Amino acid sequence: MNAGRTARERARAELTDEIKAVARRQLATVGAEALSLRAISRELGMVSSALYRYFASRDELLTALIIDAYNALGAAAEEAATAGDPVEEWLAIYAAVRGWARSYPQEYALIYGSPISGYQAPQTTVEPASRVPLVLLGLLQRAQAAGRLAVPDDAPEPEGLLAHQTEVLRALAPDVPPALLVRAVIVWTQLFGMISFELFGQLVGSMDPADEFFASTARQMAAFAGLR
Amino acid sequence: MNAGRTARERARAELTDEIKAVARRQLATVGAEALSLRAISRELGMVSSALYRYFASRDELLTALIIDAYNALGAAAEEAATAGDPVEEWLAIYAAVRGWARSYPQEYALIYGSPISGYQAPQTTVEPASRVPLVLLGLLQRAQAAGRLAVPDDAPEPEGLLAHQTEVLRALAPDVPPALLVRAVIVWTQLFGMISFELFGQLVGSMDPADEFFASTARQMAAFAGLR
DNA sequence: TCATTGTCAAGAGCACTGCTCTCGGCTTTG
DNA sequence: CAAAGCCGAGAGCAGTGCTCTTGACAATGA
Repeated sequence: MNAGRTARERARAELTDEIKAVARRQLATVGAEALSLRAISRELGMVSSALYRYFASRDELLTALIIDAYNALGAAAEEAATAGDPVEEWLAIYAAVRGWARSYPQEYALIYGSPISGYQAPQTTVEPASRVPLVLLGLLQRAQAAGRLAVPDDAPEPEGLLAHQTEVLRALAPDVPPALLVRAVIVWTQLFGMISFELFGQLVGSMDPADEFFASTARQMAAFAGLR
Repeated sequence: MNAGRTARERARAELTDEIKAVARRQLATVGAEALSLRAISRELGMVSSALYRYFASRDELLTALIIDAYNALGAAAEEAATAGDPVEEWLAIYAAVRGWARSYPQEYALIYGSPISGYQAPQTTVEPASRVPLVLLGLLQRAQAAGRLAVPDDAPEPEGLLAHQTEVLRALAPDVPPALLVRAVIVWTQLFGMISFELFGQLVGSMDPADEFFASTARQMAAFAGLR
């Protein structure tokens, strides 16, 4: 993909990547809302206005960083989804997502923290954002095919609007029972709620070193989602 | 409590409240990281430097707003914890927390969103922050006393560090079995993960009008936590 | 080969931010 | 009634995102 014809185009692509790299490094130290175009340009040895040749605004830079973060997390989750046993795979995905979040807390906050005020995430972010939930759904689908999925006794059948909403997910994992599709969304929200609480300091005082709590939760949520 | 003796002290208390009120109003429109002391002072008709007589820094103002938000949410949850039936009470608490979050999304983001960069939450915030989890624990404790709590078959006994960490919670709800104390933390993280996803736009495209999903989840989580 | 076209970094400048300091006026206190 | 402490106003510093203009350079077509 580096077949940019002219030297100018290649230089432009390289500098664009370099800007994002510096921005990511600054992000890791000062956080998202303190990310400064002038500081980036200073570190690059250029003048601030020159950055606007590559990113039309601070928001556009943030969008690029957000998409990169979603893709990095999605790739980490997809890589983990290779173990043979469904439950082992489930635990590996959980560990991969948490591991990435702990390695890049500021990028995690960028995509799963409070929305940046005045910033509207463009449509281009939804596809990268859906990679992690798709990994979970795909695992459930494969577990069903392998006879390793069962609806727990107390999982209610979705009704009304909820039944209609599961139809969208049904297109992605057609063999998974609707009751488990709803539970997939529940465990999805639990996973990221737990990680956010750990990273944002809400667990301090109770489950502070969260390793064992996380491992136990991952196992219980696997059972909750029907894996066996 | 309005027995501030001198006129100056009363004026000071009033102005402090007024500053916080204006700050909250601005928070609701522009978001936390765009909250500007100068804009607040402009709306109050005073000069920006005068604000520093009341709040030593922007961070100190934010801390005051954070504590107020935790207390408002905690009070809403506590008010809802009055129904006779444990499951009904559980659903009422869930609805109250979600209702408050949807009514004050920016204040919710302030306390459960990404931490503000360079801002360290002082120790004074942890007591207000613990009010909601205490409400959940208290309900479980009372349900146990009423014979409405049972450990589900697949709830594992906590071991190792996790068992030690539950001891802290055990002091707050001594009759609740340790396995359910761990589950209480799980449902706590799920509750706020779900609300954050709804408010921060992560559910758009799947469970977008989240009312029915939320209601179903609340019921399933009540069962998961051992309520019956 | 040469002139045109488009891209680029630089710099000045605007309106804004948090924060500090000094200055007088006012209120409370002894 | 004077001393002490609190208060708002204003100027100023260093920083921010962003816009506009200028001159240099590279890529293109005649």
